[in-house]
Amino acid sequence: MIRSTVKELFAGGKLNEAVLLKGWVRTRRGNKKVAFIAINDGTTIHNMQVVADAEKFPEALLKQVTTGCSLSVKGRLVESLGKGQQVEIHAESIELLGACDPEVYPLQKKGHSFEFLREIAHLRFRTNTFGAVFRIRHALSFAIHKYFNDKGFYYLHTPIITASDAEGAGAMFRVTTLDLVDPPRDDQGKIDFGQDFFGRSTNLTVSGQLEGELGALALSSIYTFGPTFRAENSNTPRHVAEFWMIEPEMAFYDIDDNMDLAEDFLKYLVRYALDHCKDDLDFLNNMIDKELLERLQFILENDFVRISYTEAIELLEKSGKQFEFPVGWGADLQAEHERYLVEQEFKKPVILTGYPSEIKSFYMKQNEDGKTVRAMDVLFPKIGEIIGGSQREENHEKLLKRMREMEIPEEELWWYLDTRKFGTVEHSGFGLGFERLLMFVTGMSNIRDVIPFPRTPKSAEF
RNA sequence: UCCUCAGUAGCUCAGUUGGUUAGAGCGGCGGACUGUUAAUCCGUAGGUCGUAGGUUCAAGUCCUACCUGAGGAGCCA
Repeated sequence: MIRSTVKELFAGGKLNEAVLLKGWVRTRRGNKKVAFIAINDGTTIHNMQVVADAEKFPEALLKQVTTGCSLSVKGRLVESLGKGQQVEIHAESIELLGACDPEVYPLQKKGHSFEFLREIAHLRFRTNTFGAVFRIRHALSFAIHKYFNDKGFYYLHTPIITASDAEGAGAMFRVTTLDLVDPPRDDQGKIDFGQDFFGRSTNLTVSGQLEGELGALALSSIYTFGPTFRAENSNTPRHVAEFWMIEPEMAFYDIDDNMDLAEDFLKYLVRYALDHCKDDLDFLNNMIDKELLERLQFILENDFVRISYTEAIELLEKSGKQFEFPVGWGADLQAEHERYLVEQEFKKPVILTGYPSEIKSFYMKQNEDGKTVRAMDVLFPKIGEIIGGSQREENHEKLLKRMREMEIPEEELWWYLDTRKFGTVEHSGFGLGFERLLMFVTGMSNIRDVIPFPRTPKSAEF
């Protein structure tokens, strides 16, 4: 007999047929006469109830049917006699695939704190919440590829190990095969990376953007979607040391095209989740965040507000609100400022553009005013900055000048500069933090709970 | 990295101005119950009070350092 999944059985079509189901026991209830076994196989948030007539099965077998054990059940799928589920399986045979000692199995029927579940990250997939979160994570990964593929973008694999440490996106993790106890040293006593595996100093990537630009300046539109690493000692619910980032990069796009794409992309992903993950989102809306579905719907129905950094500063100054950090042109916006704009002033997602060049990266296109660059940050309610991007500086002279001003080693980025020498064109791109998107879509409030095995300072157990 | 808070049973927590034998709910185990839905009811076991020092006649409780976790800030995605 072919195994059916819980999802298939709830989809209908097998009513009153003999079926085979395999999965893990969530709960067992009952009495001397009858046992009710809730089985979950991860294919859906819902459990299948198996009803076992106690007289038909050895007591020793039913005794081993405890929370967490794995079972193979043959039986008939019938309309449920009880309330709470439409169908159930009346068991004809039950095979214990793997026992689960209830005295030491850490998951119980009752809810656990997310902090505790992080300590047993290898088992937390078996809970309703994490099952839902990781099914949604899968669905959105797939949707990202679908979106870009349908739009004619090419998926470009940018390197995980990079030689340049000039990407300017934060502290990096070193990659080396040198003996850390006794590394080779040069005349000055400094570590000689010439003897390292790649013959030079290398790190884990903090962004695929620079390589992404190389691809876009030949293939028109590309995107990367892969792991990214930041060795920042950040201890917040919005940061992890290893996270997944989506970085589209488009030739012949200016900053307005870039904003249009970012807004369309985010709305597409939210809609995809609503269309394909209804059961899981309903569960999360019920258990985690009562306003989740409302907020997702709201994103779809409203245009993002687009204002310049200068206008934002004026609004903040006029607001009459007392901020902990002073507002003034030239200073970066603090979290409280961004929160005010998104949650009080507009109550919508906001795209901020035209930041002062001093507070932004070297590769961003300089505006004619000589003071600002064509950067854009997309700010979302609850989670803050979800996207950072810009139109890139395509003028070789201006880019070189800016690199020298900001002391970016131009010899290391000769290949990047080459693109501005050989048929340069206007182009743009942005980075979307996948986990931050997931936080928004699932309503989970800690980034450690939307990635299977979070990497944070002092924590890499699994 | 800075600030704040927390760490007591497998989990979630209570524990008074320092004072005898550290409590509860859930989970586990044993039992009862003819269809349960986080079942219910009765019973029961379970603790190096984060670690190391210190103060005191006496420390879960006060002090110091460290470790771990959470929230806020910074960095950013």
